[in-house]
Amino acid sequence: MNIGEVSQHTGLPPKTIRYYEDIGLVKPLRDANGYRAFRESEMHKLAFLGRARTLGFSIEDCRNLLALWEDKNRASADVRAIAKEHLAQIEAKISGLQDMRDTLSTLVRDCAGDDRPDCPILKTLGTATAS
Amino acid sequence: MNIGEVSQHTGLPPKTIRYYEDIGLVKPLRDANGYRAFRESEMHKLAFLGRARTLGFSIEDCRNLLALWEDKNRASADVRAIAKEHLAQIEAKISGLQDMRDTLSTLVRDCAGDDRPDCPILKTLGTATAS
DNA sequence: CCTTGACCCTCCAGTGGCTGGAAGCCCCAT
DNA sequence: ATGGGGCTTCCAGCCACTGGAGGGTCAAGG
Repeated sequence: MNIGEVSQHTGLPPKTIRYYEDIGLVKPLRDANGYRAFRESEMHKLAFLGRARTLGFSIEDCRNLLALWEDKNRASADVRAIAKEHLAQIEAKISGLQDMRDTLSTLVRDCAGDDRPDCPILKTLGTATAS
Repeated sequence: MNIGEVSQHTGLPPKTIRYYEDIGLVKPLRDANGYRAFRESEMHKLAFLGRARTLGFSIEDCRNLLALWEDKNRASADVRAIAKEHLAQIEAKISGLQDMRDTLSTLVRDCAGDDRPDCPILKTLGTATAS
């Protein structure tokens, strides 16, 4: 399978697939002309990676998850630990963003948004400690 | 004022302040010895930038907000437009993260997390379309 | 046989917003 | 004069790609 076909099946851009080879996540064979020749198993790995990335796992997490996926003797606890840690980080990020959103939406609500210069948004940024 | 003092007042690391000078957000004077000499107004700008960054505005947004802040004839509508756009992006990011969180928390909940290899997390990543 | 166009290759540079570290000057106290 | 802190510059690295240049390969149509 050429890279284009793999790209279509996995939804990953060719550039990304090449990058994943670069960093050692997949190791496709090569045809005589130098083209990458992906086996089925490689494509499944890439699909796996695509889904893990969609869930926000870092590349390093993906690398570990992939290794566990391939290890038939893995302990599900190891997988769960990675996912749990990642979940905690996502939750932290969400709550940080929610704080931003709350502050911002208040400011946007209170700003007239007309052609006058008076603006609570700038006033807050200029003086208060925006939390 | 030297960079260290400004750093303490604004909470921005010296490195960040130098970087902000690099990209033209502030233009401190220089002492005879080459040290940056910040005026009050510069420090206020940096404090403004710190707060805007805390609210998640991009550097480019910050640049524009700063210009509006300094423009006494600005229209608050311009400020509001930037903030509103940014708010929308934050909300999009939150909802994306919430989707991740929902999927992940289900998976984590359903995973035994013991020493057996059976694991719904890997199963999902390996086969389904993780949404 | 030649051309066209779609595919593929590698390599380099840039993104955003810093951050770390090296190498070196400046200033003050002991 | 020595030590320690602060300041300077410059270069490299982070993450996960992405864009683009410059070029090889392949199949179809004329």
